Amino acid sequence: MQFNKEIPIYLQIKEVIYNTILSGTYENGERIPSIRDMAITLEVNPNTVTRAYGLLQDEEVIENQRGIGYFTSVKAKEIVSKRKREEFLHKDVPLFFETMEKLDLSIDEIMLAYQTTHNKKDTIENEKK
Amino acid sequence: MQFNKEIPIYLQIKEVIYNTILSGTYENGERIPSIRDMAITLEVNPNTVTRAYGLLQDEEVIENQRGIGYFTSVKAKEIVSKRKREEFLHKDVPLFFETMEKLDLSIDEIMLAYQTTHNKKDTIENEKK
Amino acid sequence: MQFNKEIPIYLQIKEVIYNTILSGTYENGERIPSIRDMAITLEVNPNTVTRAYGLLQDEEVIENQRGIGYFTSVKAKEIVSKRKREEFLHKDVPLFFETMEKLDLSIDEIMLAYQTTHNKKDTIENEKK
Amino acid sequence: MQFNKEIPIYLQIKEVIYNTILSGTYENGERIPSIRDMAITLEVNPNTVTRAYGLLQDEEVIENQRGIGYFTSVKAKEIVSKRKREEFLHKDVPLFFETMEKLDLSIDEIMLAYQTTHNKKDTIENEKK
DNA sequence: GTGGTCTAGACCACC
DNA sequence: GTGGTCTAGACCACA
Repeated sequence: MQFNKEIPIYLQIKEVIYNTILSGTYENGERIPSIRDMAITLEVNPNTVTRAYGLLQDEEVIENQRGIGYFTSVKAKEIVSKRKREEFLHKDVPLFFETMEKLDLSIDEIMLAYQTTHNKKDTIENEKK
Repeated sequence: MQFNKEIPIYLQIKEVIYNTILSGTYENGERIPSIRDMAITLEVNPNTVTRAYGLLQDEEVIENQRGIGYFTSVKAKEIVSKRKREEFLHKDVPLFFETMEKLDLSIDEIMLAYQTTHNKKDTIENEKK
Repeated sequence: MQFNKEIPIYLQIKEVIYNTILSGTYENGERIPSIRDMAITLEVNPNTVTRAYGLLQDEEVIENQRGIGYFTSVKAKEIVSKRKREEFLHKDVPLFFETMEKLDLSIDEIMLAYQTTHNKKDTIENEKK
Repeated sequence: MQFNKEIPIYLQIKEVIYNTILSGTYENGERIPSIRDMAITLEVNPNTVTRAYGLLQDEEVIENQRGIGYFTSVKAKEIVSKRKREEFLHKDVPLFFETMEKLDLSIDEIMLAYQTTHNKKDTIENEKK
């Protein structure tokens, strides 16, 4: 897997795991790949995975069972979802509207720009088929 | 001034200047504080201001007149505005909608959360008066 | 059974057995559960129980009778009690007073805090009845 | 400096810093040695110091100023003191009394044992003089 | 100068 | 097999 050079790899690994949990690929309480396996899959150093797993453990999204491996916690999906929503609603959303106002943009202009971009993407995807 | 520890200070200084230009505090062609003064005001190392000014100069938002000082360019406001709008519409907006979808949030929920936060702020500001 | 993630499970198993001996649940010379049974009861790997039993055997707290099973030794309770007391008096007690001094706490403050916590617990237990 | 092999070095470094703060050697808001300097002083790898500093930063005992170094926070001493006291009073103290009870020891016996050990130490120290 | 990140490789305890 | 810790050494961004 290739990573964005601007953001620390261990944070990007966290995001990857968040997404696999949110999408239901890892169910609550399920075992996740060992540090070594994950390191091989992602083509990074095991230390880097260790760091990501450590943070996720601090957030109680995953848990370690000594000598066995890491498991998603029983409330993993709920924790991730809640945390992400809060961050989005309380940080990203206000920032979004502030920027909108500062740049003197109306919702209509934004929707228009978005749909243009979005449709372009759809067109590309359709062309692939 | 208080800076966010997560983001390089020179980038935060750039943002500050962008905002003073967008808000009209610095008009086009107006002289801005010298590197030294700015450094004292912001309580940062002059090198850090130099870096920020250098980038702004590359973007043609400010100009240097040797021996006199730095001035906003004649099109400063337009350049900043255009750059910011493009970044917002092509990067932030799509990301915003993607996140919205991933977290399974509707526009209504977002507007509601935003208005709640927003009103709370207004209340606090009114109380101060 | 729930184990503390921070401490090796085999050491925690040792503690459990120490306590059952001290409390008189296992009398001196009594048979204790087989490794297999204990592993099932505690929901751990049999190897882990083997390790705990091995250490207890080294300390002469339990004995193995080939083909029959494990038994507490004739002096089990005395050995455990002596070992625990020594460890407590020579290690825990001095550490306790050192910490007390370092944190500038008086005996009175400690007794007060303890009784508050203790009484709270009693209340909860009484409420259950 | 030499470390206890049983406990991770980075945790022992944390303790060292706690103690220097509690004793007033590092005042609140004071700069502490850079990661590299501390690593040289303690004769450990810089990564190990980084880990300790990172944890202390999470606990808001120290703060980083980009490109300058680490500083104790304005409330460092209070935070450390409070945290330590709480841990001691709510965890160590109850455990202490529980063990006391379990081992059927009286306060008198403990005080006696403690004073014996303590006096022995004093004697040794006096002999050195 | 400062810290932050990452790799490589080693050793150890635990299950 | 698993994770946890540590070292050595490198590179980079920042002030």
